[in-house]
Amino acid sequence: MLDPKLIRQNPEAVRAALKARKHTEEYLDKFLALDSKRKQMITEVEGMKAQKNVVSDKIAVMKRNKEDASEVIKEMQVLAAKIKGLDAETSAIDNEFGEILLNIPNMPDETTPYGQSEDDNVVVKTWGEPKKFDFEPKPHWDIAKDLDIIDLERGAKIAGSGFIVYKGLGSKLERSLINFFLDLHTTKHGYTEIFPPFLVNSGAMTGTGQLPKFEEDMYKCDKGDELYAIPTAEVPVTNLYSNEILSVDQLPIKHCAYSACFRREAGSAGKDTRGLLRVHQFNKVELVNWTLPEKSAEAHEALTRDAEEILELLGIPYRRLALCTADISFSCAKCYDLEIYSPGVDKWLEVSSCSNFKDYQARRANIKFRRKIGEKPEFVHTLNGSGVALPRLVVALIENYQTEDGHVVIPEVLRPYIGVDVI
RNA sequence: GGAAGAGUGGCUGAGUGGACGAAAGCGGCUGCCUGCUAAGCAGUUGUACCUAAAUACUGGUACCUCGGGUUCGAAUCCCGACUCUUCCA
Repeated sequence: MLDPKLIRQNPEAVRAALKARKHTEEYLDKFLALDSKRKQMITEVEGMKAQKNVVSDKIAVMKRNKEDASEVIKEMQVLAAKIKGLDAETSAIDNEFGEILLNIPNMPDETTPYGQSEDDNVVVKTWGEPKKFDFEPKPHWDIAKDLDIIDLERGAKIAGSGFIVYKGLGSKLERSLINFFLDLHTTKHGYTEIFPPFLVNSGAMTGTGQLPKFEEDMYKCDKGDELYAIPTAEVPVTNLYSNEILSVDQLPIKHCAYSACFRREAGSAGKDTRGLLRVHQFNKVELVNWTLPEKSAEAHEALTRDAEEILELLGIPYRRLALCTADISFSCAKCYDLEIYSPGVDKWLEVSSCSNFKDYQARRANIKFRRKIGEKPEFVHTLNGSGVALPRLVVALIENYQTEDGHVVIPEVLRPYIGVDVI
């Protein structure tokens, strides 16, 4: 969430940020309307509580001295009742206040390009050339079906459309990619690996910003468990340190984690859904950083490079987009998307989103650090990025490395993992 | 799945209705002292919010796992949840 002090002191900056995001200003207005009322009520009820505490102490003294306190107690009964009523009102308002804050998105970073829609995202870098074929490249669903490595029909039969069955070397390709990613990040990039739970509670979902706004997008077990299937390992991993005060020499913390990711993709029906392009369950390796505030911009570049290196080692052409104000996600201040080119479907496909959340998630999840003993704790900055998401990478891999006779050549770096040169 | 017990500050651990934001010890911090130094002495030691102050200085509220309740008053009593331990299945 945003710092309430910032909203109070500079509501117009927040309004401008909301406009730049094409986001409703409704909650800002609600905040401004409620803020002074909330303070006034807290002041009032706390004053009454102070009085109650003073008199209660007096009663204790009188009792000790064996004096008759019944008059005072009678008075206090009235006051206590009053406090109870006011307290209920105040905490209702305080809850509403908290809800409002949870519904105000992060402020875009000043380096985030201004834009009206995803069309205004800026390509800031390209690597490699889209591959030229001397035959007509096929889409991955045809190649994969002929090689019998992906079974879309049976996935749909046992779960539903958008649930993929990998088979044989298709299945091993998934494992190989996951291991390759984790090995690279843990040995070369300095990340510590986490294997998190794939179900989390609503507190964790709120901490990273999926709740309350995006409940529709998530699978939920609501038969008394109140657990959500994670849409990304960002959720369990970022929340590992919720409600903690870290010491400064722990920072930066860098974790990577494999997880399956579950997304209902509500509202995305019919858009790029063929084959592996948009699925409900997929594998991903996620990178998460916790840094000092002054180091997060630098860490954002480094983290993005860590993801890009995967694509370079696999020899897949990509481009880096700086997402514009209208396209960055709710909790995020600055975001790069990595897109890879896939010749069979002739599209640029997003395989990674690398985001700097600054202190927005840290406020929600209450993750702090202390520079020095005795100093006031400050919020850390959190960042994450996919390093990388598998389905579209597999699309690009199959389509980029296809041969005329319908096989797929395995990139050098993967061969030790998968054990074959060609599928 | 059933039974019993437990959950207190950075840690260990006392406290079973009023002098408790919480003993004591350890640890941390700050001073002082000192040739016997991983020593001694003294002081200090959480978080959030409201208020005040325009980052330090005020006064206050809340927090003893969490949420309710009883009471003028709750770490302490009652109810519910969660977690952990042990025993049984």
